[in-house]
Amino acid sequence: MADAISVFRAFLKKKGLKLTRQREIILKAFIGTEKHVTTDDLYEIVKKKKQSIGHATVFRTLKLMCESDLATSLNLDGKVTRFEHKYGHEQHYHLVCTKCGKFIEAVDPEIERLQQALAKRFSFKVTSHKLRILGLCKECSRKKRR
Amino acid sequence: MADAISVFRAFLKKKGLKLTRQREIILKAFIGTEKHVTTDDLYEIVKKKKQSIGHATVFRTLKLMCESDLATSLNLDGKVTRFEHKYGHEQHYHLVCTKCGKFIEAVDPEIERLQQALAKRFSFKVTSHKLRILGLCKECSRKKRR
DNA sequence: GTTATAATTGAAATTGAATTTCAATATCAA
DNA sequence: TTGATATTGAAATTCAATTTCAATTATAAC
Repeated sequence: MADAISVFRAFLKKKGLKLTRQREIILKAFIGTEKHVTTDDLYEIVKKKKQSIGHATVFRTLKLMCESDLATSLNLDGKVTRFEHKYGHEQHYHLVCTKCGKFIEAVDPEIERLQQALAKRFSFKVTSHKLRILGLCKECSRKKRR
Repeated sequence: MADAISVFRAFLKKKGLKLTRQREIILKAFIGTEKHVTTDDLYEIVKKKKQSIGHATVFRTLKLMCESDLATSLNLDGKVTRFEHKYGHEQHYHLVCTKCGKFIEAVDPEIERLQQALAKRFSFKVTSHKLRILGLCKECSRKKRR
């Protein structure tokens, strides 16, 4: 947590920005939840800490957190953008059930390695990736389909 | 092409829908381009064939094409949705340059295999996946960054 | 401290792609 | 032919994402 804050502070400083009271509250709220929040979700959480914070600030701070690699955005349902922790977390994939919407997070060093190798073939310098595997989760694939 | 049309026709029939003149024009226009089109792109193409076709019909037909696995949607820039062929095409990945926007399509049977294996561990039944690798293309990684 | 400069904020407005509505047509089955 | 249903295109709507703007606050220079 303290770590994430100093990363953010360093990032802001480099950009000539300040770690304001609002930004700190928003960052802490984000770090404090393991959920994959939407801007609105985070806004609601933050609101409890400090009534006066607005949507715009949450939105903008989330954007800064992505730029600083503390957070990353993802889109599980094709509608709203969600955010998840990136700092201190391995790159992972989402296995998303197209029926019930549940998702599983998974990691595989071998897949990572192959992705790097693939990119190398194209002299492509990887910074990140987004892998979403779509299908049916255990429960939903058991159930008879209608 | 003829193939894709019969796939679409069969799909529509199963759903109690018809292969109308408009839908056929739209499908053919889509099949006829190798570009990753937006609904607007396709609308413009289709317009040349038949003036009177509207955005809504293109949008709805594209949706049907996705349902029938002739097409699949993708989002390269985080803004507009684009559509690419799926029927008769291997699952592939997109290496997207975050600087110039160019993208490369790539395939890797080994990555495919590992994804399947990964899913199996969770008893997850894969129907498709979307893998986007973000980074810098050959040209952009050469250039000095500002 | 005072003043100039720049960053920050929250409310509200705007944007723009995606989607739906609706009335008019067209199509099919009996 | 007639009734039921699907289809269409224009326009309207939705809604998340983003920007605007005037007010406020922090920072730096003096």
